[in-house]
Amino acid sequence: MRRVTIYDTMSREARVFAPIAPPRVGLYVCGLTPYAPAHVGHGRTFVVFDVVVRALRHWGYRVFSVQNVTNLDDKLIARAAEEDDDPLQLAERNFAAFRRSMTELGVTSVDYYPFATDYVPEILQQVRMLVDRGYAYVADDGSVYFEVAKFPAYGRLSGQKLSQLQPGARVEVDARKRAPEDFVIWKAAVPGEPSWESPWGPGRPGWHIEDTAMTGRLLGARYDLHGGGADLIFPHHESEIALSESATGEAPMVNYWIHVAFVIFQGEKMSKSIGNVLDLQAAIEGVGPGALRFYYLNAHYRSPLDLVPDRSLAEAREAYDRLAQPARRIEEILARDGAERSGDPIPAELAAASDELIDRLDDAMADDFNSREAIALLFGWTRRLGELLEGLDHLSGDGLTALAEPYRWAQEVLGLFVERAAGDARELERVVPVLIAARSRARARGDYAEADRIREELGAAGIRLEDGAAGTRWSLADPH
RNA sequence: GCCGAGGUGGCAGAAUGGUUAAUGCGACGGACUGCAGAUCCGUUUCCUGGGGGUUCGAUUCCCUCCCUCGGCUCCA
Repeated sequence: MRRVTIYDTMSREARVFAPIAPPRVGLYVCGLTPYAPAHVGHGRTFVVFDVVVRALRHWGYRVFSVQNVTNLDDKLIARAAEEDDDPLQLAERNFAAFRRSMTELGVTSVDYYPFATDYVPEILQQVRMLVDRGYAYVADDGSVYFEVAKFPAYGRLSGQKLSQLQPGARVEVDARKRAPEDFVIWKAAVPGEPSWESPWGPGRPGWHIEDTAMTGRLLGARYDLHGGGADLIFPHHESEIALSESATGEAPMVNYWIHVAFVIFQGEKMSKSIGNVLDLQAAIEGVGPGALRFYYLNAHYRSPLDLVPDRSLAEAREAYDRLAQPARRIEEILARDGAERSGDPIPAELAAASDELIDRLDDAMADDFNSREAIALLFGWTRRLGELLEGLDHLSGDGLTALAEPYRWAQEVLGLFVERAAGDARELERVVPVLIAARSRARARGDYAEADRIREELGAAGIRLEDGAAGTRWSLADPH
């Protein structure tokens, strides 16, 4: 199996990936709290993990990928109250929209999206365990808190020293706590809000324990990979470690921590609470899912990605279209004639170069998922094929397939060029050439008014014509 | 204050103890075209925050300073 290195936030270095029970790999990604529609920043994180899973599977690992949904929390309750709505239904709706966006973006690798409220028994069991073992205490109102002082390793993931934290820096200190760093794992019910019965009275789960209850159930006390946005390192992931390792007595909970850097927008992290957000679905519709996905993968996942308004996404679209150009033309021919079509062979050195390139692409990805490096290599291939482009029609099916291999690799591992497989142009393939032929006759006799009329009317119908040396080619005007 | 990640050309963004520091966008020039667009080709040799140090050689390693972003119990 290919040697893969992964940067681990805990050890702060890239380490060779060694799963607990290869070829199986367990991955848990902290997903969305769907109190509002997802934005472009969220999209980055989930596309990155999609590629992580695709790459590992490509190399033969059998990955079980879980991405949780915090479908009940303070913000959901507050937002639902504003809109006179039910928090669980609000979460359901926003999550459904999120799933549609993910599907469009080609995020297909997640095996299971567990909802927090479906794991209340597991959560209660873990709370009870923590209370019994003396790691957690019950406050007067029936809330249960984890006592951070009982877990000396607290702060290791983030490098924080408890003595240096500033209690109340952003969130007010809760008077029910014994120490400001303690955090709630079971919240006493407020009348009118969703709640469940518990040994400490009605209540609902705290944030951090949802994840540890789910991972304990789905992935076990110890598993391979855990990821999320970089803003989750502290306190969320720090607290997960404390809860899980205290409750199970097993450590480390996770062998590799993967954190994705932010999308920077208008000089700050894109964030719902700041309000500088670009709606995810709007971006998908505006620039196309393939181009957006390209934009995300065009930087290393650990580097902040600076989104320049009205520029970055348009630039990604240009670059993506150019990168995909040979792939589109090759696949068009293969789709039309089949891989068995006869024609000229490609030069032997080009076939060898295709194989070698794929090896280098795998190397780039195996180096801490360096998708930017892989894309640079793919551009080299596109440029190399540029001169061949007009003569593609003379090549054999075998030759064309060899030329397509690096793009097919990108389709599988990076999830790019997926729109190619859409194939909703079947009927058009019979009709459009007839119209093009009519236009060509008009051009041949110098009737440009008629030629332009046909081009314009097809354009209005979403079909773009381009005249070139090899004749007129057509495409869907917005081939996202 | 403390912790973390960063500062690379007009912009985005990789990499590396050593020949010209990727790749893309943009810009400019050319080919193609009835026009347009798209596409292709070429050019874009003065870009590694400041100051020290180690070294034959530093953008890379070390120290220090400055700046930006993020976290310090809402967060992808």
